[in-house]
Amino acid sequence: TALLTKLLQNALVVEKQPTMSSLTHRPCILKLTVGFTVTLRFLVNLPLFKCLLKVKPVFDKDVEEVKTMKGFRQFVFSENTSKLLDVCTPNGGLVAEFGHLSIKKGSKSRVNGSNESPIGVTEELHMIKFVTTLQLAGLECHIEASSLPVVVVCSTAQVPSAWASVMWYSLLSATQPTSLSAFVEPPPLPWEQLSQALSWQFLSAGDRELNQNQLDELKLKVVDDPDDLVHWNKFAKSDGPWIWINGILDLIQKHLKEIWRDGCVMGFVNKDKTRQLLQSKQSGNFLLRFSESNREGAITFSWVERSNGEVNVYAVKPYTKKDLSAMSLPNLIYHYSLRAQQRKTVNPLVYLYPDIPKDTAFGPYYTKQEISPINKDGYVNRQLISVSDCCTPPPSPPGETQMDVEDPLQAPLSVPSEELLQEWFPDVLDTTLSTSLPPIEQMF
Amino acid sequence: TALLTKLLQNALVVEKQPTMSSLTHRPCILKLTVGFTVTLRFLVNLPLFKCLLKVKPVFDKDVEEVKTMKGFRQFVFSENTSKLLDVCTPNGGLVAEFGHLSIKKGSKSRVNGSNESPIGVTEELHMIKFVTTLQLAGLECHIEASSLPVVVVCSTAQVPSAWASVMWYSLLSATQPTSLSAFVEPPPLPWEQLSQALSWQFLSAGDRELNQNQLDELKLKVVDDPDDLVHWNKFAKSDGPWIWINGILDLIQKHLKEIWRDGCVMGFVNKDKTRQLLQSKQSGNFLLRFSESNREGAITFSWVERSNGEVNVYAVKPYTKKDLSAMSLPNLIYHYSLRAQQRKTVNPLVYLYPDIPKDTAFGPYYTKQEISPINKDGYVNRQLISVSDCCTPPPSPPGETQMDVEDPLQAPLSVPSEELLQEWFPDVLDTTLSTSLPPIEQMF
DNA sequence: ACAGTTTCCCGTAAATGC
DNA sequence: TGCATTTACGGGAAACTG
Repeated sequence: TALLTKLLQNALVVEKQPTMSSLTHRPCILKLTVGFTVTLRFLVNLPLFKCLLKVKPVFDKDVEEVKTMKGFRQFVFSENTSKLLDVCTPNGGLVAEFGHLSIKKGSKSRVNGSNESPIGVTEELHMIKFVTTLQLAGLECHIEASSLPVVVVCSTAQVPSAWASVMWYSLLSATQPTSLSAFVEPPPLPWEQLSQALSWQFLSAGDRELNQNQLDELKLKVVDDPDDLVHWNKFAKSDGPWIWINGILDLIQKHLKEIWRDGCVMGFVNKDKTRQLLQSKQSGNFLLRFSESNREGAITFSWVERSNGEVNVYAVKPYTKKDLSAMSLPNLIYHYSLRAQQRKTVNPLVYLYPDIPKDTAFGPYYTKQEISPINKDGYVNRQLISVSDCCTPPPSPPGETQMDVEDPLQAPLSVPSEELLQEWFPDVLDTTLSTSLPPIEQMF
Repeated sequence: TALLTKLLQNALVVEKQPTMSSLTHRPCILKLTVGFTVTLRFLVNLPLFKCLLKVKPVFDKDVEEVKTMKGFRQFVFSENTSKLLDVCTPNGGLVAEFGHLSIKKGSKSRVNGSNESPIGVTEELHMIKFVTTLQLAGLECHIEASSLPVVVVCSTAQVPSAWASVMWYSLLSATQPTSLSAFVEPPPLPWEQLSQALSWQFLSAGDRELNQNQLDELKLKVVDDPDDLVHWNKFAKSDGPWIWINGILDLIQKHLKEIWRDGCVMGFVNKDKTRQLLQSKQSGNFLLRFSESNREGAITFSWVERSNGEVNVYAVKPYTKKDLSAMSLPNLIYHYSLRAQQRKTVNPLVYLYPDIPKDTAFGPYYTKQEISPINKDGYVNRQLISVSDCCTPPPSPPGETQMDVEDPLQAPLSVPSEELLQEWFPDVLDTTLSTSLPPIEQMF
């Protein structure tokens, strides 16, 4: 029966832990007072146990840090109704679903009074345990199951940082024993390992991982160490790359899901490489890249213009979440206009790099808008378009509107290697070569 | 001393009752669990009383309806700390400020169980009383002060309805005794009286009342009674005009404050009158009017175009709050473009009716944007503009894009009277005649 | 099924604490 | 004073409840 006891002790597992709104609160991040759900599965599937076990969730049970770490916050489950319990069979397994769980600040709130904590609140790792006692044949057996570590936040503004902690912890624990105090002295991670996880983030946010070129580019922003190690404080702190990456993930999830998924967004390309790539192509080639400076996530397009021997590469002021909530990027590209003299306009975006007609690449995403100039109510239809003023042709008129701005994209040119060109965007190329695309819809 | 007692009984008044966020929760509307502040003033300003009186707020004290009206909801102040008290002198008067008040559902929540109430929750009128006892020379004197009726809501979506109730009640009580059960059988209001109140709403939301033309137009939407009486149910229910008016008030407050204040928005003009007005003017005249169909508040511009003998009046699809949050209406007017063949564009908006050059009227509100085509970061600047496709010149090409849509604005023409023209917009006319306006800023 | 009503909760802004 | 953390609450949407 000692064996049985042991078996039973490992029989209860936390199946999953989606928060109620799993899109924004990614799993393992709990917001104070906001409801979440946990499902438990009892691995020993004997009908015998049905409705026999009372399971109780306990927050931070036996967690050392709660008692010893200065400033460690304390939480408890909100409702004593948290004694929801019993094991029943919906279909097949013995499971218990804890709905409407939520936590609040504990009575003491913080260990040892004030918060002279060695770590930030989003680095504090907590844990939920589910306990039950099985009485069987005069034998009393205590069974516990614990969740992966969770981070508790009080505002959605803390979610990005919290998410970094969860990710870092899980990577650490894959290769070494890692405690809930991991962030008191957080070990570094090899880029090889971190980059994998970052790529998964893009898979999760936008259904597509990062390709090798994107990873290489990202590495330049993240790795600052001869041994390719990434240090937590450099990575996740307010001026580190994570906040920037997270902004881009957000942008993808909310506004670029389709075109990211289908590989239309090169995204991580620096200005030099952008120029290299575009300069080798005919006028009108453009590509999409994320802003390198904007911390909240922004995307721009760069395009090349050739006229009488001159080659210029431009980039529009990046579009943020707010901009894109007024119009989608494909529509925006479709309608983008440069305005020259006499209010004559032209769209400089012709080919998605490399040489893919833009309507071939973006046609599937254009939003069908009202087609007729006047709609049924008698109102004149309208659409938003993004417009820039021409600066090159004609040669700048005198005056302050055409100052000696230093445009990084207009620095000295160089010829890109053919290999470099082939490396980029193989799949978009594939699309062009192998697929016959649906006809482009007439927009107006 | 009986006189003194009487005097003291009337000595306590509720000074004002701003909610903590008075912009959205207009006074007299309380949202459950959301904090608000009430200031009490003690009219008998004797230093004698300083810090001698304990004042206690009580919700719905002595309100009959709480006991008798089926479905009437019950509320209590959230914190027992609501015994905040004392009278002190900040400067001059004896006042007590109750900060951080908030209410929650009472224990019984609803009178007589279920909610078979004869009135909607936003028609339920409640009241806050402040009570204190003064012991003076062996004499015990009970003093009370009560607020104006308040409506309790649980969601901001109920605020517009609640506001209608508050307004209606206050108008009713100006001319007749009105109880908290007023909405069980709400008396009608004379248009004369209601219109006054509506005009004040516009004053409050946008610093400018309605003029006679606007009131006349509004009357057509609101009054449906030979005696010019307005009936509550027709006015305030979901398909009544109040919701529509409230949407417009919201639009003004959030997006049109300046131009409404300065009289640039004619606003309430029907399509026929719009056509009459514009047809008498030169090509390029336009005016701003609110959508008559959109319930959430929307604004459009109508303009006149003359070409070879033909006169056409058009109106763009109305702009909603969401549209205007992407760009302001003055900027939108400045940049609005009709796109003809060859991507050549023209702005059909030239004169704000009557014949005021648009930059004279709207120049002060244009947002100065980045002027140079390329800004300091090297990015090409851009702006959003609203664009429509030309439909008149040239004569419609064959095909479905130019169907026989029935445009109410293109119905048979008639000549407007000169008087009609003079009536409208006297102040804008004045402006043109009497003021030398600031120079128009160059936008790009 | 449905409408009136309430709850939920993100995301931003403001307040608070140290 | 500045930064880290928490609270407040509008607004949209889902959930409730008879």
